[in-house]
Amino acid sequence: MTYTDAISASIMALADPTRRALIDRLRGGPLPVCDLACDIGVSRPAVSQHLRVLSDAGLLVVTPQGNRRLYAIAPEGISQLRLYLDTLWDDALAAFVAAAKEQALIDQAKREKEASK
Amino acid sequence: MTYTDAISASIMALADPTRRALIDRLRGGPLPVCDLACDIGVSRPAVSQHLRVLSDAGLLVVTPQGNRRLYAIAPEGISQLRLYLDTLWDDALAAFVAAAKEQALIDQAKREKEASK
DNA sequence: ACTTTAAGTAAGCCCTGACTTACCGTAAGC
DNA sequence: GCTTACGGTAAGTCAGGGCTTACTTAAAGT
Repeated sequence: MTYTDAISASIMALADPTRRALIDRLRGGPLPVCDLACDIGVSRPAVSQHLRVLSDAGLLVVTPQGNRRLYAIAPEGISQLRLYLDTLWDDALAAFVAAAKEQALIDQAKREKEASK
Repeated sequence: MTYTDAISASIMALADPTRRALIDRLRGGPLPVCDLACDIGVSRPAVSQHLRVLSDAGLLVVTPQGNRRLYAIAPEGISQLRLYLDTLWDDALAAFVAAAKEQALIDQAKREKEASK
């Protein structure tokens, strides 16, 4: 999986409200599937499918523990997304100040034109 | 729109590949709709709809300029998303080290039990 | 060994949303 | 004033994905 594919998968995984609810539920620490299914308002198979998507996106890690499977947030997955947003923010800010400067030049030219009348 | 709704809208807006392509295309600076439609491989109405979604999510700002409308990335929108991921990352890391410590305690107890046999 | 509990898989339904064509409003240029 | 380019809106189609029920696998307890 390439870098952009990983970002893509992460964002698409987080786009679903139920999956975000699962992620938020896991902020406190690892939990088994049944606990998650009880809190969230959907059936257990649905939770399994969502956990699958989140795991494939690298946002969760699973640690089998006897009969159960503990799901936990993978810090590296979140980190990758943060990196993507950081570069996006940098570019957006640079473009913003560039546009502001350009606008300032236009405004100045307009003022000079007015003054020369 | 509440804070979580704003986050939700932002993530769902970025989830679509076409919309991410539009955002990436705007990294360099503001562009009118027709330019975006030419580069991306979809019809102009489709681009309009995507730009609407991105604008509603607070990720884009529009500045009408004569006949055209220039779309640009809104740094504040990106910033909000970064904040969300930052808190998520903090929680994930805290949960991760807590789980590691807990596991260390379990391992230690097991070793002591083995030694006492 | 049998039951019970945890959890993933399969098949199917249905709704959301992305795209298209056709149409409408609006600002520039002649 | 009329045409032309830019761009948003409406209506309709269609595929993808989220949910459910039913089934299967596997580990623990008795």
